[in-house]
Amino acid sequence: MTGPIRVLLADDQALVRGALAALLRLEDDLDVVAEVGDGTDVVAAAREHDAQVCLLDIEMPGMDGIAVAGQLRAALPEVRSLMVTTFGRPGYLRRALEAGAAGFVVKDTPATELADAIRAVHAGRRVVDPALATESLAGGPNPLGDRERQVLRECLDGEPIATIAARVHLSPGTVRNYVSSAIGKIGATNRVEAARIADRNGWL
Amino acid sequence: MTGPIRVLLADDQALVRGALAALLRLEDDLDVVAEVGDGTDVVAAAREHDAQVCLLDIEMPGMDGIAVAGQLRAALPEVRSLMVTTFGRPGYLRRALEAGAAGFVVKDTPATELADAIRAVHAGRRVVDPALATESLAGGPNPLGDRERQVLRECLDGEPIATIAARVHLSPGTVRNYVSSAIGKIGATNRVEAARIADRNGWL
DNA sequence: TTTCGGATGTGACACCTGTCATCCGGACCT
DNA sequence: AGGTCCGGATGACAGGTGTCACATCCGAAA
Repeated sequence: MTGPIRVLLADDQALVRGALAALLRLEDDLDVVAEVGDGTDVVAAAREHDAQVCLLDIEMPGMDGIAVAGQLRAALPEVRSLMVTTFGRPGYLRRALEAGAAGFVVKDTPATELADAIRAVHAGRRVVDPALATESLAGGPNPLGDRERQVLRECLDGEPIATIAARVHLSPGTVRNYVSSAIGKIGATNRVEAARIADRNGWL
Repeated sequence: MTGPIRVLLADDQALVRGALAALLRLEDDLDVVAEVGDGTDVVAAAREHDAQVCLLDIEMPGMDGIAVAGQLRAALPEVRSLMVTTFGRPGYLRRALEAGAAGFVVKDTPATELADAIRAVHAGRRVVDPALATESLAGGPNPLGDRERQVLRECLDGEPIATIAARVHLSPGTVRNYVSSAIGKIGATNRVEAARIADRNGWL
């Protein structure tokens, strides 16, 4: 039974979702069996349509693609996840692989290579943007602790510390301590600057 | 001479660019005559390939889609610009229309409607996401002055005021004045919060 | 049990930021 | 010249923020 590869497509933007579907339907050996726009629907849809490869956009509202990959590995281990993302953030790659993704492609790659990546992943190989892989190794692991991550995430939109403290259920002073520690580790001068750097590196 | 509509595609992400091309090639009455990944190349490519409709992504490095639309209107007035963007920011719509765009589509819209939008734009009609249009009217015009915009842009990544002042060639005190004024107009508590709100509304 | 270490909180201090009133120096008009 | 306007700068002040040392508490290791 070597029929076409059964592909599931997950992207929150309907336009690119449909466009990717059109692109993949040009390939004779690929079969787009499902398209979903919300990460929470992926596992159910993959089971229902018996997907073999899931194309997962990382940036999705609700459940992001990395979390989906983790769910997929737990629920349907034979399904292979291929991450597709706009941002080539080193931390993304690391977390995606830890979550069990079989491949990682940024949206800058030529359209012709996507089908090849799907075939490779389906064949059991790993597909990783080489430039991104080296950058991920060079960048080193995430230097932030759990609490520092949690606090920094809230710093992204620049709200005052009091607000953050309330949302995280911590004392304002404690929040400042975590922030200060994170700023030191990252080498920033601000909590906002620190938050943006951490975000760019996929540490949040 | 009513041949197929000659379409130019501009998007910095090669994957979605190719996918959109695949999607549009499914339509018999559309002809994708050029694909470019950089805003600066659009005008030349449009002239060379005699494009009739240009699909312009707004978020592009270098020259953004809105600036390209302005250039197109000046250089090739008969070419119609259809903006395609990830973010449905009210200010984007306003600026795009002011720059002479004939249509405005967000990437959330169903893929099937894109071809219709292209046909409508080519036929001389305007295409605008209705929900976005009302929001744009309700949000009112950009309340920021030129200088405030310029300073707020630099605030986005949270650098200290001294750095911003150096980059803008202004005194730190003056920068603080502009920032303060912008914060007041927007109703934020921070320059970073103000910058984020302004960015979300497309005021930058 | 005792000890240790991590997580959390507090207080003090210096510095950065946001607000405001004010001032200076051109441009422009009469 | 005089007058007005405006972009830019300055200085003072209050409050927020970053840094640091230290105090608690509690669970895990010894």
